[in-house]
Amino acid sequence: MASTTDIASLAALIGNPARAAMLLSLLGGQALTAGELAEVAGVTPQTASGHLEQLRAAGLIRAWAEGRRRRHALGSGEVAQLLEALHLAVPSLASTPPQALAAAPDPAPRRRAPLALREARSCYDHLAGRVGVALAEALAVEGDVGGALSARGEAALRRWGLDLDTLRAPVQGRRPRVFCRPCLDWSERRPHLAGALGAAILTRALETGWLRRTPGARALSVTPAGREGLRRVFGVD
Amino acid sequence: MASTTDIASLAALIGNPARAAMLLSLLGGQALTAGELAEVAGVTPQTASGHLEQLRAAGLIRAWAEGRRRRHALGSGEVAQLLEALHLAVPSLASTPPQALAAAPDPAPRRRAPLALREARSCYDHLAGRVGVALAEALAVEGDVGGALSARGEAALRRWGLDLDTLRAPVQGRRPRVFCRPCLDWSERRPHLAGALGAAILTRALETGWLRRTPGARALSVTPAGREGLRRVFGVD
DNA sequence: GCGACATTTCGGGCTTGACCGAAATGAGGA
DNA sequence: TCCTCATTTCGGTCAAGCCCGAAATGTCGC
Repeated sequence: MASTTDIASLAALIGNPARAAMLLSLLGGQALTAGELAEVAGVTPQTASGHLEQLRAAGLIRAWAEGRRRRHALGSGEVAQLLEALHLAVPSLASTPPQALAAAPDPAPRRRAPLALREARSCYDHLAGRVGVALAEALAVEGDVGGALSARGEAALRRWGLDLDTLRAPVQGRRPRVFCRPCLDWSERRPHLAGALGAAILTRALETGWLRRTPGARALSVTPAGREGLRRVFGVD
Repeated sequence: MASTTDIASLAALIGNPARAAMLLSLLGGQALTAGELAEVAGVTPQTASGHLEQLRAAGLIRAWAEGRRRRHALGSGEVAQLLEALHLAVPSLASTPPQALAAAPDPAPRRRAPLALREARSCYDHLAGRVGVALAEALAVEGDVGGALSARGEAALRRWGLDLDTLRAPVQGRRPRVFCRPCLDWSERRPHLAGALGAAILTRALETGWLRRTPGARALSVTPAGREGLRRVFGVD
């Protein structure tokens, strides 16, 4: 059982502006180097190094060597959920992009999210943006995103090649993962799909070439094949 | 306008052990006085007063006068979700690699939760503990707690008097609330039901006298009528 | 109004930890 | 091998904020 001190010290880690900026910048799902993280946090590399070690020790991030630099990513889906929850608990922040916060430590004017980010982007390990929301709504039983998949949605996913039974089955020895979880989208104000299913959808969409990562950005671009496929298989436009 | 610092300062608030203890003690859904909160936090009333004012200003708690004392409760469901998310992100509770477990420096004296709390308790606004978990599993489609309600579960809830259609319909002008959301139970390690449905179930169980609040504690006691009703209506023992 | 109790305000001591400059370590590339 | 670049370690400074004692404010019961 987690004691209150565990929880307090975890929160205290996120409570430092530099560390918070680093974590938020990792929420897009990409792995960044220590130098990049130092920059988004607005601190020197020495300082950043200290912060990263603390975050790593607490399990908030994972890190691995890559040549002479070191890449860092969020530690787990729980951490991503935690950051989302934190974001939703700030009254004034409900509709601001979490990652944009990291890049805008100044009192930024109320800007709309860039078009590309609103269209499609990755949210930790799943698909967000207009496309993510539309897909979620197409798959769910009327008005119940994150609840039951509709029969038609389930059939479409199977036709597309997802092995839903395997996804649903808990993996022996690992903590069971929520199959289908709603994640509130800050650009659309409507939920999209996270959880094991959400992650599998994003993976498959990248595999099949429906979506492509934009180098150096969180936005995903929908390929012509993707646009066509989304309409044909899922009725999403 | 909002910036990273909003998120960081929110986390920093929870990052103080005294404030964290206060917030967690409110997670049971009951409203406590400043004095009681000072005690659970292990600080003097002066100190507690300062903390409570900070928490209130940030929206983490609500407070109101009640005679010559002041009661405090969690500010919103988002705050409760945030605390749950924090709890789940603590490494000692999250999935830990086996080798790390072997190398664990301090095999913490794994204390079990008190019996009453394990049996039934409120978790912010919904039902947790053994009863909460059993009920969730009885209502859900096999192995999919937080996903679809089974036809039988849905029928049982309606028979019991819950108006599921109204619960599902978003209230005009208010942020839509997730209908049915899994909340991982720390005593059972299995999910129970939160969200609008979870809250409605707890409310109705208190109304019908199936459950009773234990004054001064988070535990709920199951009445004889409740035990009988749970078995008859939901097949839960 | 008076005394008891709950809470808040004020002021000062003290610890914690964020930060940077300087220097060390380690991996690539020529 | 030597040089460069990314990152880490060390040491010392400084500000933030936690905490309590004392005293003030406010409410209740009589």
